[in-house]
Amino acid sequence: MRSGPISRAELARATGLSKQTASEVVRDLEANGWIRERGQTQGLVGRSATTYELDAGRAYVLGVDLGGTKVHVALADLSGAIAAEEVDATDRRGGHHVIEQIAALTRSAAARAGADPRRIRYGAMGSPGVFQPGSGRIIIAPNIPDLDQIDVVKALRVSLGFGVAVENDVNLAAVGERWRGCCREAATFAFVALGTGIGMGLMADGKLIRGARGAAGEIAYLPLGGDPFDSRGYRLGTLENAIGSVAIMERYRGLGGQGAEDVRGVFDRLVDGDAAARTTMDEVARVLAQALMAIRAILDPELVVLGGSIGARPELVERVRALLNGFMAEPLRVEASPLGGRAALMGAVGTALSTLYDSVFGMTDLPGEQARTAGVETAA
Amino acid sequence: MRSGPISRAELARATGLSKQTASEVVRDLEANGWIRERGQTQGLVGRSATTYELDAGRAYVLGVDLGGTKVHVALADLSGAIAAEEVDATDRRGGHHVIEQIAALTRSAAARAGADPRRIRYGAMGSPGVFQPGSGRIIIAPNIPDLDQIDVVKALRVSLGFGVAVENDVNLAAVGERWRGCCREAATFAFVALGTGIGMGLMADGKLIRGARGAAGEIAYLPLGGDPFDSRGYRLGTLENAIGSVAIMERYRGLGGQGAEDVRGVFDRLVDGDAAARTTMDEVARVLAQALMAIRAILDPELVVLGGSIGARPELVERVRALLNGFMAEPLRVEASPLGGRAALMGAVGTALSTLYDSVFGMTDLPGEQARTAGVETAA
DNA sequence: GTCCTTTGTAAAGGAGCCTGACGAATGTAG
DNA sequence: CTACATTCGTCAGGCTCCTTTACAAAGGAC
Repeated sequence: MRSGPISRAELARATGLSKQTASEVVRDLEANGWIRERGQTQGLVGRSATTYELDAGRAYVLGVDLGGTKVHVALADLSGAIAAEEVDATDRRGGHHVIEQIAALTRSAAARAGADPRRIRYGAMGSPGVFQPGSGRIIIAPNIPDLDQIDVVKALRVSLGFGVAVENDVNLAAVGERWRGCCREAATFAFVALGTGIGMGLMADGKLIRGARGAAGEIAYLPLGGDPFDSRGYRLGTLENAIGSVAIMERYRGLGGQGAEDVRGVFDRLVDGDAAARTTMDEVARVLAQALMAIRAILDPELVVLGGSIGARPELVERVRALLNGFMAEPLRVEASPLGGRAALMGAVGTALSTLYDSVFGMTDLPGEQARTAGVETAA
Repeated sequence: MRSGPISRAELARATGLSKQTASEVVRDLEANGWIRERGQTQGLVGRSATTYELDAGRAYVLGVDLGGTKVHVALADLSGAIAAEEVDATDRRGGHHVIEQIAALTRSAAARAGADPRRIRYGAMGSPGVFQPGSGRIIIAPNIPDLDQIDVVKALRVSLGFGVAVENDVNLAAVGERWRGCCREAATFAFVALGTGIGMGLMADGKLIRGARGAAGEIAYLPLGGDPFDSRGYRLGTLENAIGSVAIMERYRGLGGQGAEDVRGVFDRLVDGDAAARTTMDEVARVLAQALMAIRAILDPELVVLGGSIGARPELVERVRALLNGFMAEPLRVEASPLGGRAALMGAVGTALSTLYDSVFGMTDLPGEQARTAGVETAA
């Protein structure tokens, strides 16, 4: 969908509705304040047309990315432009304290954007762990105490005053990449996050795949990179045991590597030409490439986006690409996440905006490109 | 959707339409001959109702399962009951000869069912290989010469006089299992076919997953059971090289096994207590279990159905179940395909019927259970 | 026999869309 | 500068699909 000034007649042509109906729609939207007159067309043959534009400040949506260490909040206006962002360290007391923290950050973002908080209509929140739509709880959410004890959806609705959809953060990252990342043209793709943990968000034919119990994309459990029948290893996941951040450090130290405190450090040593770092990354890439081969064999995605603090590193992406290109007849397209750590946040905003659009315009398409430029510098 | 006699008022309640509208729908359908009066309700309080039933013989649909060695054709009436089936060895001349063969089998099935061939409204055909919707061609279709040279959809339409949807046979098998097999309650599941080749049909949230290029479910390429970076092995697929029928025989012979001509023979020897046969199947099950673990990690299906001449064997299913139950906290449900070799055929019939229902009733649900009893004994 | 329930039809109307006609406003050709 | 072609937006009317309300007909329950 394109945005920007549009006339009644143009709208009719774009939507396929009759001129008459389009005109009624415009009248209606204007009466409700969703759009307003912008100007006139000029220079073309025929009568000049009155153009309309979205009243971007008429409504806002909230996106939340709740992590074990940080809470990230973004407010976007009706046009999809980010009006304000806030970050904070996640409240360690967990549970309701985190809910209250999100509410406070939202108020602060609204103030910074100069937006009436009552104009925020919908929200979406990404969180690690598996979300149970039935109970509204997030189960297996690590690092945040008591979050699995409360109905998060209900609590957020009470604290914020509007509905908030909850979704796995990696799934939202996939949504984000499709909205404003590198998957705008792709209907079927996978977002593989490699950071502290390993996860994947899947989109097939433009829809998120959640699986029967909401555990689709839990590729930590892929039987690759180790003995899948080792029941101790299975608890964390065979793949995670092989290329999770802990495993990477073990590999590095096992190869005699020194001078790196964490995975970021290993990447730093890689630049210095450290042999252990190189071998470590070669090994990790080799296992990761196998994971992508498995994803491809099962799902046939148009591309796979690598994200997360480790996955998005070009040193790793290059290695994986080289391995896959080496012998596949039609190599799998692999990209580093352009949105990086903001993918889930963008996905949350996009999801909330999509809900808003659906309720206002009766459509689900999101506005594209143009909205992307403004307002991001407001970010905390 | 239930079928069987239904009154106007009942229809209104079932569909949520108003009594008035339901009445109009009934009037319309009766005028067009799709339904007819059946009788009256009795014994209940209130005025007795006139009931209606489908005129099952008003229209038929065709299902085709085209394999490298056999062509299977089934005719079903409007109620979904199989009216006639035909089988034949696939015409080895391939191409248009196969199309003509399908047309001949269809005529013969119609004659056997006592149905006017002009009443066949839609068809669906399953075939190995990847179907390209754009060109109507089936590419990489093994064992049938020249089939990738012709527009199969067009040719079938000309020969048969009605439209035929073409789909990968394993995908249709998944549809079949959902319609009349063991996945009627499952919205997200996988059908894994293990026979001459290896393939998988995927359903997520009740919809087939085809992938970006129609190659979803090509699990022959799963990087399991061998070195995935061996480019020779990759051509056929790493997994297929490990547990395809050829690989199974190699394993058996490599273990000193004797007296089995084919995989069926190995299963026979298993019953006799042959140690090589047992080890072979243990190994195959071990690799297959890993494949299911990968499928589970990526898709989180409600269950996995094992089909194909090898996959549906209880000796194998039991072994796989035992391996998965051994250490998984929440074991994956694994079932042997109850439809067996007829899964794809049933899926084809179901798909065609679904199209017919859509066009007649403006709905996509298929009739359930009750239709299953009648007419199958007419099968060839 | 009366009452209550249920079926099915009739009448009227609304929501959402469309078509066709037409006046108003504009650029362009002569 | 004028006549014309083009485009915008509205008006009037109508179609389709569905709903609500009212009511007559047909049955069981007491």
